[in-house]
Amino acid sequence: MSDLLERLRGRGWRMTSQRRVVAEVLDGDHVHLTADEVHARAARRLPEISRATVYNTLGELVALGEVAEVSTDGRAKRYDPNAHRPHQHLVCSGCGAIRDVRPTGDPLADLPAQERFGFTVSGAEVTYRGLCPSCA
Amino acid sequence: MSDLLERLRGRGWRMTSQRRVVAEVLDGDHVHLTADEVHARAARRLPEISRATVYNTLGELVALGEVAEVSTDGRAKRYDPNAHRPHQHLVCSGCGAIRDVRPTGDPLADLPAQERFGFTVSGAEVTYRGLCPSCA
DNA sequence: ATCCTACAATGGACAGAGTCCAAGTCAAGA
DNA sequence: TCTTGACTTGGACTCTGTCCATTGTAGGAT
Ligand SMILES: [Mn+2]
Ligand SMILES: [Mn+2]
Ligand SMILES: [Zn+2]
Ligand SMILES: [Zn+2]
Repeated sequence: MSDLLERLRGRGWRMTSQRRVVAEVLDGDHVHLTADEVHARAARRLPEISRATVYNTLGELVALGEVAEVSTDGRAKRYDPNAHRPHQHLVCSGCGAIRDVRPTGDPLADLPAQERFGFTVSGAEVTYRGLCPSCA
Repeated sequence: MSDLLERLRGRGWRMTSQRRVVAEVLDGDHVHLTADEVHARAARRLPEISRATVYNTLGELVALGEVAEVSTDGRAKRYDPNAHRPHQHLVCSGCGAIRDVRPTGDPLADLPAQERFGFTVSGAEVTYRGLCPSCA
């Protein structure tokens, strides 16, 4: 993820230890942490980091398109570092586990013009629901 | 919507003025009100109705399958009386307007087995994003 | 028509998620 | 090294939703 840090520096980001640990925490596949989970993990490396800074940094990463916001339930938003390859989510109704999935085909193709009500439709998010192997 | 009230009475629901106005407020097509919007409209007819009762009643209607919960943003949940005919949602990124849409095809068909990670997949919610005619 | 009581409504305290702000700190260019 | 505007901080605040002890009432029983 140091390529991410490089890109951000290039965009004029002032590099701070707080931003570094937040970016480090948000690394890996199938990572979908809440802001408070990010804060807890960041605080293991940098105990005095504040909640406000985590929220600020996540918001900036989202605005820059480096991280995607995901809300699969009515609870806290989750932050997804896998923002460059578009994908959808498969959520376990039992335990809440989230996997990245790549459906075939384009969901937009399934929305005919007369179902668009004059909207300019630009994207679609799909949440698949089911039970994971442990919960089934 | 008096058919709804009939159905509920048949299920042993005790009929109160509060439940009646909540059910009345939740009538129509493309209706996706937040709990507080439901409360505000219900209070126009029954000024002393409490927020807690609105939340209780909405929760019961959802449990009975008469109303669907929809969360299209990270904000308040919305309550959708159109729960009997399955449908998806088209949301304006500008003003938040929500329309019911019926895409062709089954989204589940687009999720191949090797993308299911052993989950038992039972459903899919699709949120289409775009700009409505006024916002475009 | 009245009584009874289990179920429902109420309002206020509480909790979770997120935003805002004034004051203090510091990264990095001069 | 100095300077300064960007960044961080903690706490207050908002919004959404839940919980609970108390009070009220729908509807069956008499
Ligand atoms: Mn993801
Ligand atoms: Mn709907
Ligand atoms: Zn599970
Ligand atoms: Zn609009």
